[in-house]
Amino acid sequence: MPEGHSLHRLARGLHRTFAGDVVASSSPQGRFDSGAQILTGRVLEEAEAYGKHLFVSFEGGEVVHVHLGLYGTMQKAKSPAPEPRGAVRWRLESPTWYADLRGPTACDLVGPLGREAIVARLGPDPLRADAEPERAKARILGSRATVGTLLMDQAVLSGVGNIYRAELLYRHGVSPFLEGRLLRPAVLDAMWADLVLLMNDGVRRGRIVTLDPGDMDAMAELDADRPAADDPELDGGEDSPQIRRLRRSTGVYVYRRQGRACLRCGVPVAAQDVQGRRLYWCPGCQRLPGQRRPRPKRSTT
DNA sequence: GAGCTATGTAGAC
DNA sequence: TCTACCTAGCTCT
Repeated sequence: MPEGHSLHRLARGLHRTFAGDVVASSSPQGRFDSGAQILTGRVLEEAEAYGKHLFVSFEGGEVVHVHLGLYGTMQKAKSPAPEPRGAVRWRLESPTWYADLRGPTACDLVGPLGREAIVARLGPDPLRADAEPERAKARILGSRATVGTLLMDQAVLSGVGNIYRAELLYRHGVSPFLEGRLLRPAVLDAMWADLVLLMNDGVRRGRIVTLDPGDMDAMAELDADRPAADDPELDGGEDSPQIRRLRRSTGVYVYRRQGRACLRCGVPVAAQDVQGRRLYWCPGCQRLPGQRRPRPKRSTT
């Protein structure tokens, strides 16, 4: 599930597990053979994320750049590693752990200069302590592009994907079709601060939850007709009322909720393809200046 | 079990 | 603008 929070969680896990260890590296699928072979026998020094990009550094200055794309995964487990299952692009092994990378958009040996070049293309990452939010804010407030487009532009802001975009705009009552230059600076400040909190929460949970705690009950009621999802994160714990509510809820306000009533105003959530990606928003809560409020969805009860 | 969809980007044309 | 990547969760049968 690769928005920025997934990559930061992955990087932290890899760093905790492998940093300081001599590793074996291979490409069972064959597509990363030349790069993977060079790394065998070296110490893995660091794994870090920048936006949706993962960088794994090794002694001797080698750096592997990974981008998971839409459905790439990297999973680790205790050694010994079994026979590779599926198309494993890159396998890392230490004496105690192994990790398999499958289906990435990118997995290349890039070196420190390559890493710098990739990072130079990216806007500030809300999950990094060294982020410079003013850079992103200046780009947004000076642009005629819509905020819906700007938030997804990794050169403006890195790590935000389709879910955080939809949810952030909803939480701040901003239409995705508003031009960046028309956004109030105070609203943008609040959006950045919120994004930092939401994405850090995503790293902690391993899952995106944007519902305020006070909205959990109401959303669970709205979703009473939905089947309870299996959520491994919630398994094994006590089945408290809060856990039951979370298990039933999607944890979000608008993402993939098209046609369902908005929690706050009752207007059906809308969806539209914009630049090849599905955009979700509430036409009631997220109106452009001067736009009329649409009718709420009629209750069926 | 089959089929559909998706949290994304790079590269070919 | 289209396609590759070729996973994994969800829905339908």
